[in-house]
Amino acid sequence: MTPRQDAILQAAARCIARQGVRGLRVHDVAAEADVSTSLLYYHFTDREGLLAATLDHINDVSADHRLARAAGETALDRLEALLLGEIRDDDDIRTGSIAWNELRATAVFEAGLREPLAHTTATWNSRVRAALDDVGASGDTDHLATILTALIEGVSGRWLGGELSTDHARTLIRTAIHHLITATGKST
Amino acid sequence: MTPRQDAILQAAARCIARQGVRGLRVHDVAAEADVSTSLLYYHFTDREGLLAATLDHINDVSADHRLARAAGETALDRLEALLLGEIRDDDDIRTGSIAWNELRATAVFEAGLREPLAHTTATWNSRVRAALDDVGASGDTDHLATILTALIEGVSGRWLGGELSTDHARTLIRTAIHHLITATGKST
DNA sequence: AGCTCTTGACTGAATATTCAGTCAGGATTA
DNA sequence: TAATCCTGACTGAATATTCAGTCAAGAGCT
Repeated sequence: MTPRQDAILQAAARCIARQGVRGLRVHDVAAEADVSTSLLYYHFTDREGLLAATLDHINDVSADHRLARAAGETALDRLEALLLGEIRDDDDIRTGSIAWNELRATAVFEAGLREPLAHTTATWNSRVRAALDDVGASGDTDHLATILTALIEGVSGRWLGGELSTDHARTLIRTAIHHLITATGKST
Repeated sequence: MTPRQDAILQAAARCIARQGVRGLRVHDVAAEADVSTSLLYYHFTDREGLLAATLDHINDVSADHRLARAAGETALDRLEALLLGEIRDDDDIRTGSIAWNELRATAVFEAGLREPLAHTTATWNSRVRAALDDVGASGDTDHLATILTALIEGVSGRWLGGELSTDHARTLIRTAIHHLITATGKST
């Protein structure tokens, strides 16, 4: 992986965050990375190859990012930080969120993307699950973790589309957390 | 709305379910509807017009669909039916779900889609909110409704990508419902 | 050191492909 | 027959892809 290759992948990720997977133009990526179009073909064979490499890259970055941040006084603080970290007024976070959102949406149509995506999701889930165990959540924390991460993605979709403000989105997540870590009577 | 126009919109919806909004090719739609490409231009002016009409159509169908199904003995049954109706082993449901998912993902990049999308979402939300009130949910049912509908979308993304089975997805939704309609101590 | 030989990284220009959109006119119906 | 509905053949612009060739750096030889 030469520095140029890396620059290209980062440029491609930025382009995806700006135009989406389907709106990705190899010329734009080349311009963004300040290299010739041909170089992309030299390194990644064709548009599809570039796309695959970029999506892998996005996947990796998302995974790193989620595993990194975990600071907080109490266990609950850490759980909240872990989940709310995805939804913030910060260009990098937003860009990453858009890219992840695209990845998820694209996977519906391209089976090839599913495996790495599922893997990253599983890692994220287990991280959340551990945090849930830490706060002493009752119930099946495996299920709860999946619910929370899926909720993040659902809320993100609306946040990114401008349907929810950052504050509102974060409040929803917090509310959900508080409800979910509480035991349920389940008296139907 | 001539029969042909209707056929075109349905064909377009099928194409979207297969390739996504951004993968929609007017030629494909024409072929799927078994009419000439030109006819699409005759009726819908251009690709964008076709898209707008199709998305309206999908939007309408989704709305109808959500509002229709509400049967159930108890209030809780009705709430569950309202939410679980989106995730079922049924080709039509799945197709509609994919289209809706695409709509949501595309709106991140195309501001024009946001308004009708937000409107349909709001209608759905208030419907869910009413159902929550019926079951006597405690807390801010407005927030809870938004959380639940966002959760459906998040879970749908994974269900459509094959990451969750239909059963698993439905179980998660049910679990979330039971937790959310229960009062929270929120003793932090 | 100085001299080839080789290879990987890279480019600009040319070519191939894809796709939305047009148009002249043929069918069908009121 | 006049309006509406519809089609096949076509075009131009945007894009992906190819290719012949440059350049810098390292390996091996004398």
